[in-house]
Amino acid sequence: MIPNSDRDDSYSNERRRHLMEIALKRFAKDGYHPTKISDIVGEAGVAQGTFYWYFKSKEAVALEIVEDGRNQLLDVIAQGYRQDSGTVQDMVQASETLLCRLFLFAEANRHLMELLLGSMAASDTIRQAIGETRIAMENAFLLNIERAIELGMLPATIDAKLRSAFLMSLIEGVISRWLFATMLPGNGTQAKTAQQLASETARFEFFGLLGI
Amino acid sequence: MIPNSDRDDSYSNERRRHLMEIALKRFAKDGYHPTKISDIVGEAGVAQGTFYWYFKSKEAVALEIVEDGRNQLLDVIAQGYRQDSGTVQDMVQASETLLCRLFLFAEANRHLMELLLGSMAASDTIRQAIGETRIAMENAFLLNIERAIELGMLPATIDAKLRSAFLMSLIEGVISRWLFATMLPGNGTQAKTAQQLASETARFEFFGLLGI
Amino acid sequence: MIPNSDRDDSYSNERRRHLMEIALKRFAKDGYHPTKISDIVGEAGVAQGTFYWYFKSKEAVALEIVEDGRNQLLDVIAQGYRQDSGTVQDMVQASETLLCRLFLFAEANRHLMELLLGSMAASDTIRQAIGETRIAMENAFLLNIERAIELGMLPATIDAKLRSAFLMSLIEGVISRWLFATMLPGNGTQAKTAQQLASETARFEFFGLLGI
Amino acid sequence: MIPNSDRDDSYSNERRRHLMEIALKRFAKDGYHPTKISDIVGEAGVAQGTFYWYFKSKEAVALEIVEDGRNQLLDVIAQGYRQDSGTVQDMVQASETLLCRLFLFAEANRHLMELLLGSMAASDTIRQAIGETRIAMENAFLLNIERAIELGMLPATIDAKLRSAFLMSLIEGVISRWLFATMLPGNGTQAKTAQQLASETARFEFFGLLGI
DNA sequence: TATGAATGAGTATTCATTCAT
DNA sequence: AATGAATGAATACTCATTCAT
Repeated sequence: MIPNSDRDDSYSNERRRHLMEIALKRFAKDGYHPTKISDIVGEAGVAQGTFYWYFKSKEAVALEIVEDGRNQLLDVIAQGYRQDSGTVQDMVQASETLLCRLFLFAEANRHLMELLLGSMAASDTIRQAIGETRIAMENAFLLNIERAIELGMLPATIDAKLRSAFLMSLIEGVISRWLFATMLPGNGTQAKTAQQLASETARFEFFGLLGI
Repeated sequence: MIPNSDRDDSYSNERRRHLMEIALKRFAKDGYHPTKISDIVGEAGVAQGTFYWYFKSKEAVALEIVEDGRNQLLDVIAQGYRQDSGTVQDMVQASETLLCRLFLFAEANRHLMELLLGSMAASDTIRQAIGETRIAMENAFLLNIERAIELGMLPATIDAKLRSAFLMSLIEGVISRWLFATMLPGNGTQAKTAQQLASETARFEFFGLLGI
Repeated sequence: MIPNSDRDDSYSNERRRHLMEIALKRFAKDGYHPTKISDIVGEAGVAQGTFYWYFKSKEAVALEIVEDGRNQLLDVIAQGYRQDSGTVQDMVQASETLLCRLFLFAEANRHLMELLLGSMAASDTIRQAIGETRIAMENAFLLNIERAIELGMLPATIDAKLRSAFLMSLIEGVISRWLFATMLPGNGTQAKTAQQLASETARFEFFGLLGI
Repeated sequence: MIPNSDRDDSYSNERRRHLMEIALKRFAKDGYHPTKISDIVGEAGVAQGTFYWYFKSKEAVALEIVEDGRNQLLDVIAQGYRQDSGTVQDMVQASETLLCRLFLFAEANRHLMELLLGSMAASDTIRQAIGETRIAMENAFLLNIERAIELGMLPATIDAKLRSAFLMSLIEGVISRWLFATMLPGNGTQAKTAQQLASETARFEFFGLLGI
């Protein structure tokens, strides 16, 4: 009963992936509860029962989507900083590079980011999975900051944890405003490129409003 | 026949307010859809029908809650900045004061903030009302920044709109992390007072990571 | 507590009658079930509870309305025929007179007739009360026909009961078409006067399609 | 995958038809509003949700029932009269035949007739659908009468529209009395056969009370 | 693998009726 | 007599999930 040919398998995987994509889009756009299984299978052009061949339940897809997303995101961040001392200018440049990579990923995965940043009011399990993803990101930034302090590139007087929270707040806010226009139309991020945003955000990150 | 005013009136209003409070709490904690009218009236100790004596529908309470909240929030911000030039130190101090007022309000209105910042996936109407509230806040900050630029207190080279987006992001992120531990446990804001947070946030706002 | 002055009493009766009139109108127009007590009191400009001071229940008003109507209708018919032999012409004339009186009454009591002829799907009790009213009418006609046969004015070969059923069918149909245009618009009764209708109906009654 | 047609298809259709039949019966007996979906599915022995697999809503079944009924009824009438002149006797005979067919249909479709003639107080949409059905019937009779006048078989002096209204009234009344004993028990139609009723009704139709 | 018919628990809302004042 | 707040049973409809083919 278990298919063993490549053909069947990849066909199967395709369908699975297709359903997940649609589910992701709907969850992001309409929210978890308002999205009906019938919407998903309707858009996919398959029967209701088919959904349950690929996924255990509605919650299960949501969970899988979030966990997939987490891995992708952490991959993007994992390539980060890796700066070995250097000038302040180098540090700002490194941060800008990371932010740019992050923004590009977000741009290419709008729905995923909408899901992760919009904290859709689903079940506790899902909420938790989303929370963990954000914590993981924040931790990545925390490590970077701590390393920078060790290297003497950032003043030792600052609270690294709090600063990483500031950073994540900044990033989450910028991405939300940039990509989900419906949420906050007419804000200052809309027409920018990922590179521009990264540059400005990095500048603010290091120098604040008064910065150069 | 007409109630001698304060007595009857306040009794009726009390019930209404009570139901709204409970609804707010549940919406914030569990989300809009998962919250059942039966939960609300159950906690309030009244009959199902009573809810509908006071409110047209579930959506109607949610909307009223959000709109009430918007007014309160904007009141808090409206008392803002009012700086008439002065030194940089004065400006930072003014910002710190505003942030502190905002954080204190958030602390006293956790559920409301959770509702407003958590973008619960409710109906479009509600989503929009929440969005408008956040836009209104961001605009208030934008005006402050523009004024500061006019007064020569902030460099004219910066993009005011973008900076107000940075600011709101910062504030939203900080409040979320500070008050909704469930969302992001163990972050750098948790054990602080409103005053401490305001001070650190203002410092970051103006000087960035490298700041004094 | 029981009022004893005429003033109060008549005031009270007026309100009662007012509520009944409104209820009759709504029952006739919208049906029993779709009519809400709140509609009735709303139109009357009194509080919800007031309705229950005057009537035991929704069904009770409906019942009272129907029974009131029955008495009025039977009064109209009771003055009927009273023909003491005479020519065929006399008999037709007498029938025409009765029909005219009936149609005039119906015209002045549209809502009541709509209620009685439309067999609104209410409770069994109400349905029965309406049925009894129609039976009472049909019996009145039966008596007339039987008397006419006894007097030799109608052929003894006919089935009196069946003929009274024909008669009532005719009358009910004519009144419905004449007064409740919404039900069957554009029929042949619409622009006629009670007198014209009575004349034509009587002619058909006695002579059929082939009649003079 | 596609059902080899007749089997599966008819199974599905059977259930649908079964639910419709039950709904028709209950609507006719108890009225539209008093009939609960739970009554229908209860009698059918299926789950509540099953009803909604086959029908969009309660109103939708009612509408479909009425429209189905209209088509059947008009089919019965459509085979009507088709008299090509002939004697008066022929004309009476033709009418009798049509009436007999109509009465037989009514006898075999009591519930449908009860629904159509009892103007159940449902939604406006349904009321209208029922009204249209009755208008369509009346129009069919109108055409017959007009043709008869053209052929010189009926006096040109009579008002054809009014006469078709008389006819429909007669027919509606007779059917109601004959089949819905609960409505008007003990009337003159009860123990007759369709043929007898048709014969007597046709006689009255053409000759009136005084007729042969 | 895939279908789609069937399920039934769950939910917002309505409305006749009651009752303290 | 009159009010209007409060009740709670009742009901149409939804939707995630199951299951026989």
